[in-house]
Amino acid sequence: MTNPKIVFMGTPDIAVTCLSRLLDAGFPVGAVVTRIDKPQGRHAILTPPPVKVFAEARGIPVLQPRTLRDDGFAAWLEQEDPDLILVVAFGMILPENVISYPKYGCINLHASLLPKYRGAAPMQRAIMAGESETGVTVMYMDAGLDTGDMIVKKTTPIENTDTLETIHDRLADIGADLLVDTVRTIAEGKPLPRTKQNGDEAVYAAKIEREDAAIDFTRPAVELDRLIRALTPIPYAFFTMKDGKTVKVLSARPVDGEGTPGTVLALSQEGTGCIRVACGTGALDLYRIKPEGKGGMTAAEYLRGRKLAVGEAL
RNA sequence: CGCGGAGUAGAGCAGUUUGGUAGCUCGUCGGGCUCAUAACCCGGAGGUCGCAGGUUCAAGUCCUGCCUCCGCAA
Repeated sequence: MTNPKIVFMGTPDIAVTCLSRLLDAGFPVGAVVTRIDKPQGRHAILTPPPVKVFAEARGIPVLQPRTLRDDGFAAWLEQEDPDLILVVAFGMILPENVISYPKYGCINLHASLLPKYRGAAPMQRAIMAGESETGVTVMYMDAGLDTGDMIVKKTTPIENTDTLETIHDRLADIGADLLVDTVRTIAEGKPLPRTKQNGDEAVYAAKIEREDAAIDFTRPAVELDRLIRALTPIPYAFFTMKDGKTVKVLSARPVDGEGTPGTVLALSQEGTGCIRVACGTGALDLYRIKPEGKGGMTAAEYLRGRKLAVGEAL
């Protein structure tokens, strides 16, 4: 068994999980490529991507190219001379010369069951759509966006209590294992399966924009519940009160109920408390919310400071 | 220096405009009512009003600086 020379490309936490497990499995990574530090947060503080922080802590060289389409990167690639490039949530398009460079190709881990949910927000879109299951796909990269031939997939159910957070963590976990298995197969000199994607079944998972996160109470409660879970804990779904302030919904559940959408049907201050809001179909019980400018709080806490009345419109 | 909101009892808030005895709801403690209670009634404890200076007879409130939390934008 010969370990291939690996270059790892990735950016957020899920890439850290994969990189970490790869190292734990005994596969050395010669270099890590990630995106440049970008201004983050309220004061636009330059923040390094999680993968960079992790890789540096492990003593792995990190490259943060501004572009992959110049002679500089091509020269770096030849110098590094990888046999295999692993890509996990990298965030940059790989040009043709990079994809075709490594002997074992460029292998990508994608957080959906391809060909469904190609693109930037596969987990969020799968939860929002009410899918009963999702999963991860390990695939060979080609010139298209998540269109390459598939090597292996693994599914996991989406329960009606799952959020982006739980799905993300689960997919990171099984995805990392799947990726390590794939590398191990290569190291053992065994062939990998290769299945073409059926383009007719493709679904594109567009990036989440702010308006995607807005709660429209005229929609059915079950859809809003999915929306809320798909965007928890980042960036959270929100609605706008009459006074123009926004309120993020941290925890809610769809229930039966009928009334003018957006009005309060019932209030409770027992336990965590509850604000029941009428939707287009059914109602939504809000348990934890985060008013603009405030920290997260339970419905009971909110009601202590801000009196709401049954029948009141938000 | 990107724009903006906020810090007051264990929790959530009002009070700041116009400086003058620290308030509300919940919780908590004690008592009462009740077959009973998370309900109701009475009473109590709990606060250096984010920190530091300044103005003033007097600062939660006005002025200056700082810290922390949050929303938007990137």
